[in-house]
Amino acid sequence: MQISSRFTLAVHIFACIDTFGCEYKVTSDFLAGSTNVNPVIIRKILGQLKGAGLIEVARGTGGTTVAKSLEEITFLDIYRAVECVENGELFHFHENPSTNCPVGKNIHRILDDKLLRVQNALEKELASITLADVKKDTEKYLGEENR
Amino acid sequence: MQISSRFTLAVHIFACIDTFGCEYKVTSDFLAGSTNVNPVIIRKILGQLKGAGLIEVARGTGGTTVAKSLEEITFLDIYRAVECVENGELFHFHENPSTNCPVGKNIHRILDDKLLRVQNALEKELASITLADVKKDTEKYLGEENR
DNA sequence: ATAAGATGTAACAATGATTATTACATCAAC
DNA sequence: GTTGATGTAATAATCATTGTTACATCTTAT
Repeated sequence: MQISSRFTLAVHIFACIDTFGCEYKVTSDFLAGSTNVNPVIIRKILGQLKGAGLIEVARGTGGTTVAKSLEEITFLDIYRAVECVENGELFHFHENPSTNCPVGKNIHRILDDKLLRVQNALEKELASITLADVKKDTEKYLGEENR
Repeated sequence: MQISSRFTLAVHIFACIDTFGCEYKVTSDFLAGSTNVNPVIIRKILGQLKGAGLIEVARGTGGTTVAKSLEEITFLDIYRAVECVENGELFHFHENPSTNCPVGKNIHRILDDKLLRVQNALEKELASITLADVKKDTEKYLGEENR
């Protein structure tokens, strides 16, 4: 199973806030238009990002702003905020290996550290990418269009 | 979404073949017992592993054997064999970002290389672990039980 | 040859996560 | 108080996962 599109959606949302935040009020309807995703889905993701302290959402008046500097927000922060994997565990382990079988009884002890190594590698790379990187490339590609 | 339990099941299957293959005939029913998973599911995974050239399954007579040396089979081989992610892509990108929005129009160009970096980090770590590592720990933990 | 035991696979159902959608209560500012 | 927005509940559609039954097919042993 793939990682939920909530992740790419969240990054897309940040790119919009950064690009359009000065000029326009970035509402869930605006973001729904840019992403082509239902506004309620957007609001749910905004709620998760807000809960993680990454953005601020204005009640009543509307609009969204980034809560930290872009260098401080990593892909790992976003990944965790939007709950891409259950329980924080990347691998879904088969639930009830037999306790009667020597292998089944020990399979968790055999495998868990290896699965964790893989998960850590993923998370380490996620942590190495920040929204400042996204901003840089956004400006680069949007800039190219205006020539 | 988590990575399908087909992956941990497949590794469990290999551990069983290696541990019990000399003494018993390792059938899908045997593996179903050890994993506590339906034999048809097991047979489907066996088919995928066989298709990837990692195991051999005896028709008619029954039983499964490993097709290569354990050092040659990495977690990445298994991960790919059991099709944990669609299309080989770890991240599910939202399908139709707006082409009218400058950000929406460029979001793939902005993000794709970064997502690929993360995916590569995951796959590199998967490639660094082999079934020989699993065998070593299996023997270690099963050995401890007989004391 | 045929019976036994196994694999390969189709068909179908149950479950659960994802995503879309409607509806509405609530909030802040004019 | 009207307006435009957020927060959230409720419901449905879709899809992948996993379980299950059933059966054709294959190999070996009798």
